Amino acid sequence: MKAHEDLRTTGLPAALARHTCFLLARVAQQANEELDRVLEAWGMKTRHYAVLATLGDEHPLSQCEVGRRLRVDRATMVKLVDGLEGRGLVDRRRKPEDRRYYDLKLTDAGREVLQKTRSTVEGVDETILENLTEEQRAEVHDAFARVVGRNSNAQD
Amino acid sequence: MKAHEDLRTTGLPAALARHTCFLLARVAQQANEELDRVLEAWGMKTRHYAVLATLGDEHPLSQCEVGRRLRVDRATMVKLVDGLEGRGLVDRRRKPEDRRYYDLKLTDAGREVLQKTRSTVEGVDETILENLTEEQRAEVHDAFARVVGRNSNAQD
DNA sequence: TATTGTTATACTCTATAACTATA
DNA sequence: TATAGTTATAGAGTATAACAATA
Repeated sequence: MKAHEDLRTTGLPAALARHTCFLLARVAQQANEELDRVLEAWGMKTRHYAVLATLGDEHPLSQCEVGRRLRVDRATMVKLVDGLEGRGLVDRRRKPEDRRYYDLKLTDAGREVLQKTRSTVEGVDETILENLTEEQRAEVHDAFARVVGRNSNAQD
Repeated sequence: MKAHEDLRTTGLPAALARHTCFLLARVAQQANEELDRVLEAWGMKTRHYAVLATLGDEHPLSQCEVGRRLRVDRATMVKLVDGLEGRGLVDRRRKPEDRRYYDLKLTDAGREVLQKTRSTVEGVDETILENLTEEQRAEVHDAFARVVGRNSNAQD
């Protein structure tokens, strides 16, 4: 019996559950674990999905650019994209006008995987929000989006 | 200029911000960083505070017991408590009836640090919730508490 | 000079397993 | 035997710095 199994069956102490930040951290942790679990069937982890989704939004993006949006540094991005390219999900070629950069794009396979996994990820979202009404969900989502946005000044 | 600084100035891609789980993860990450920052003045990190708060709730607790509540394994707990004991914040002595266990308690200093840092942590909570009304805050808090509770079956 | 991408390295956190002491 | 705590070790994940290629 692994210690790890024991750990995930325990609730948060009341003194911490009172703090929104700790409660939130625990929810996020649980969601991330569930995400890793459902993405395992696709040979991916949470952060691989994040890259695919980012590229699904904005088409040719450099490795650094994706890293900045995802708060992942350059060195880490190399191996991350290595994995996605190796599975044929991302097309990685030099930008013709400036050969220092890559033009990262989703391949057809990458776009397909993104579409198919998206609904699974939405299922994880659903487990987080299941106790809220549609209106409340929108309010929460909006409030958190503003918190994230407040710490962003790269919107120009 | 450190790469790290660049990373924290960037917003989440829209495709990810649409997913509650990714939005939540980013908010939790920002909150955790801010927490580490404010606790640095006390020579602590987020997880030290978590231990103090747990002991503040329930008085004599074994190391393993704290670890289970916090999802931290035994080996990691050793060094965590080493640090808190070294700073005189936690009293660590063997349980008389069963000397395998510790009876971990807050010292007076530990209780004082907990009280003084609690308001700082509540300040971090406030930044997360600032866009919500009192009623909405309660709803969100309750909804997330239920998500965390759902994954707990160690309540007996 | 400045930036992307790469590599190698180090550091942090955590997981695992073997040990001891107690029961 | 079973569990708490300890230690040592190994494994992720990530940060740092040096480097090459390009501008």
